Amino acid sequence: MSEPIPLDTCAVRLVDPERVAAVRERMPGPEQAQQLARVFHVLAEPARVRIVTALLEAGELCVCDLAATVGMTEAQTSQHLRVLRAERTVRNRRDGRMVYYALDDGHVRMLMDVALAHVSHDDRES
Amino acid sequence: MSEPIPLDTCAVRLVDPERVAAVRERMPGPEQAQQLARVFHVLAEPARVRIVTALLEAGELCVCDLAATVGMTEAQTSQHLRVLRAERTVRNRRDGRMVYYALDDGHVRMLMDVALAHVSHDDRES
DNA sequence: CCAACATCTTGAGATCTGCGCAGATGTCCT
DNA sequence: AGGACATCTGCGCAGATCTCAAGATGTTGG
Repeated sequence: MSEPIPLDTCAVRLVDPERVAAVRERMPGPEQAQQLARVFHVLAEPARVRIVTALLEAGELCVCDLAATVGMTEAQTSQHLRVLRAERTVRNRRDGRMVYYALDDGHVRMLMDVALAHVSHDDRES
Repeated sequence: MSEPIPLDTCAVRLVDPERVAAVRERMPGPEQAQQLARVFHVLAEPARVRIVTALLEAGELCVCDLAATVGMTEAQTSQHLRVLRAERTVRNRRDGRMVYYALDDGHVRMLMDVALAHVSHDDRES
């Protein structure tokens, strides 16, 4: 404890201390990094990816249809939707006793597209 | 295996079975969802986000400079670099006893930009 | 060859998260 | 109001993984 990470003091040997300081200035701070990590963390689960991709196709679905689409129990789906809602990824609309979910953020589609392009590269060195 | 998720049998009531079937057809399958989740999982840690953003700024850094930049121990940095390398996110170049790391994929910058735009929105209705 | 250095790996401990089940909440139909 | 239905939440367990510390690996210089 005490001083886990001194910001200015560098006890270890550095090859290029100037560049380290410069990059440190320009890169996002710890708080912003944590926000970014949280965004990705929401999509870091296959179950939630399937929910999101299903909503990308369907536009809007109730929980029971969504559960059937992704092949999970409704309770499980609901729990993942809670996580997605916490990050403003989906929004919910109540109609009677049903609750319809849809994507709330246009960025999600871009994230999925970029990630899909990444995995579609598929340059596995055989 | 056995049969965790029956694809055709739907024991629960569905509101719109046709749409469920249609969305099921067009959405990515379980394997692709897992690949997508793995991509996001790599970036779902603040430590790795900081490593990646540091490399976005610096272009290339050795492990000790990288550790100093993100404020972690070298062992910890090395371990996260291993995860990043497993997903083809970074590449390493050995020069003597130093190992220099750089981003290997152009998609990462797009992912970071989109995620940054998402968190910068910050339209929390207070 | 041996010592010093940069990096990598391994193991134990702690934390987090998803899954499955049961019960709670809220809404509609009669 | 009472019952049925759709959805949500709480708890316990299993699995993954982050952190920390120490040793192992590989490379350079004398």
